[in-house]
Amino acid sequence: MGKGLPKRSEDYSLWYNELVKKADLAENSAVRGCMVIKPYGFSIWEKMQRYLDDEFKRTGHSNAYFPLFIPKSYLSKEAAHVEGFAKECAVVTHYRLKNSEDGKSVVVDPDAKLEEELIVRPTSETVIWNTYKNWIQSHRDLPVKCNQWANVVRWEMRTRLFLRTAEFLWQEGHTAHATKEEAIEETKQILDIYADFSEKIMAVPVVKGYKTESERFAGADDTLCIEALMQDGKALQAGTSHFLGQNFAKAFDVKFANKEGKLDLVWGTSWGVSTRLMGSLIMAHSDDFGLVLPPKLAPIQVVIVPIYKGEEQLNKIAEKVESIKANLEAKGISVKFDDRDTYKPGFKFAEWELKGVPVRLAMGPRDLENGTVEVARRDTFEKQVMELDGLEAKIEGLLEEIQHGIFQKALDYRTEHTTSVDTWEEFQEVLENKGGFILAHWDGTAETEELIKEETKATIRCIPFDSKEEEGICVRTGKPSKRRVLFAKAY
RNA sequence: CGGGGUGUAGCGUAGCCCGGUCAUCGCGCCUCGUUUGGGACGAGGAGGUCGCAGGUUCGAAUCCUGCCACCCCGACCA
Repeated sequence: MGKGLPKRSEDYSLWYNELVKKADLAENSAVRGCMVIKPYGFSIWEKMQRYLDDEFKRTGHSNAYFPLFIPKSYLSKEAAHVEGFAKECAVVTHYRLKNSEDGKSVVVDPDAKLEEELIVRPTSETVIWNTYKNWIQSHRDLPVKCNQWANVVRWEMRTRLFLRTAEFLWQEGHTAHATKEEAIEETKQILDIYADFSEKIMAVPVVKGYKTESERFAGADDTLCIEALMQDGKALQAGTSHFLGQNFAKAFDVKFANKEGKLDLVWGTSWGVSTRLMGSLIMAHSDDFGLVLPPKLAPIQVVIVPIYKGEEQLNKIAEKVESIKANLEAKGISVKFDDRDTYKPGFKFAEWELKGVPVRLAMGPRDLENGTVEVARRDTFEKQVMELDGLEAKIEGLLEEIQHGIFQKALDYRTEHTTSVDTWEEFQEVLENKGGFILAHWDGTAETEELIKEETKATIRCIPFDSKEEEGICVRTGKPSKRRVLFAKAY
């Protein structure tokens, strides 16, 4: 067992890369920094999309689609925004190619230079607020609550499958409101949707909190986030929800007539999660044998492997399996009967484990005789022989148990790897040897934050919502502090 | 963009120092047969401009020069 995957404990990065490839999730594309998401990996992403999309609809949002290209002048309308994204933008300068002089290759036609360059969107606030300007005149037009599923491009120096790619898929929500309170409420509501999705569907526990000023989204007054802890002790930002204040309304002159007939600037929010969620899903649960999927996101929840000699025996098993499959499917469980004749059972077991299928049923001549089936769970490798009678209900229960079990395991890991420290020595020691989240006092200044980052590579992941007020002194400078913040090394 | 490293079949690699039966091995792939309760075995087979371009030489995967690509470590970031 475990053939073909490096040990997680020996080289986490290598393990992650190999796992992503071997579990058929994604691979590097020939295009620099970009990723090919393979059909199996994409089917997991599609399930994520479906859950989230339903939640956005439930809370009154509509899907729309805005252009891929942003005129350069739009981007520069909000000062902080352009500052934050300028360094990682792909730019379109020409609109035509032509054959080269020698006819051997194709070159950019210098005569086809664009008057104004187009930026491939790194995020869509600017095009969307430029559009909202036309949509919003009166308080009766508000709120506007749109979401789009799209790809964006951020020209990152170094990339990693799912975690950081030059192009990625995401959803970005953009809302406009009449009041500050309503916009803040929206920001929080979305963060709750993200957090619930992460914990209940992905089985990845998260810490909700505020970003510090220096970690905030470029153009936001406040950034809320969810932070997850990976099995190597590093943190991963899994989702963000921004309160934009009136910054984009100001930049794009989006005003509305309020109930008193006076013109007011609109309040905005934006929020997003990306294919990075796939990365957190993989890193939070998987082991040396491959992917471990929570049943709620597994494209295949139950795989059935026949064990047989000869066609006759296979037919007998197939007959039994057909009714098991039908009964499970009637309960909404997705089932795959792996009757490929070209691989042996042992190979199939290993392959489905690598792909993270939560439950495996194996049926052979012994079971045929006894009216039983062997049930194996992916998360704990526990095996038991079950009667076929009432199997569906037991499998259904088992899937729930697995969903809960892997969340609990991840939660226990996080609890164990969340350390409160009060001295600088302790801070460094924990960071170096144990990793994980560190709760420590901080004097609230960007300078200290930066200093700690330079010295240790740890950043403030967030100021947790549930961090209670408590007198203390900054772990680095000894200056007074009112609450602990969450530190970690991050992806 | 700085510092380091690597380019040999779909993947992983040996050979490079010391130029000449040297294109190696494993996985994978194809065919046939036997197998099938934890990644089967045997036999046979296909697959290569040795990253690209020059140079040195009777002769270059091997030596020299230039270029390109990728990986790792920094800076940047969801």
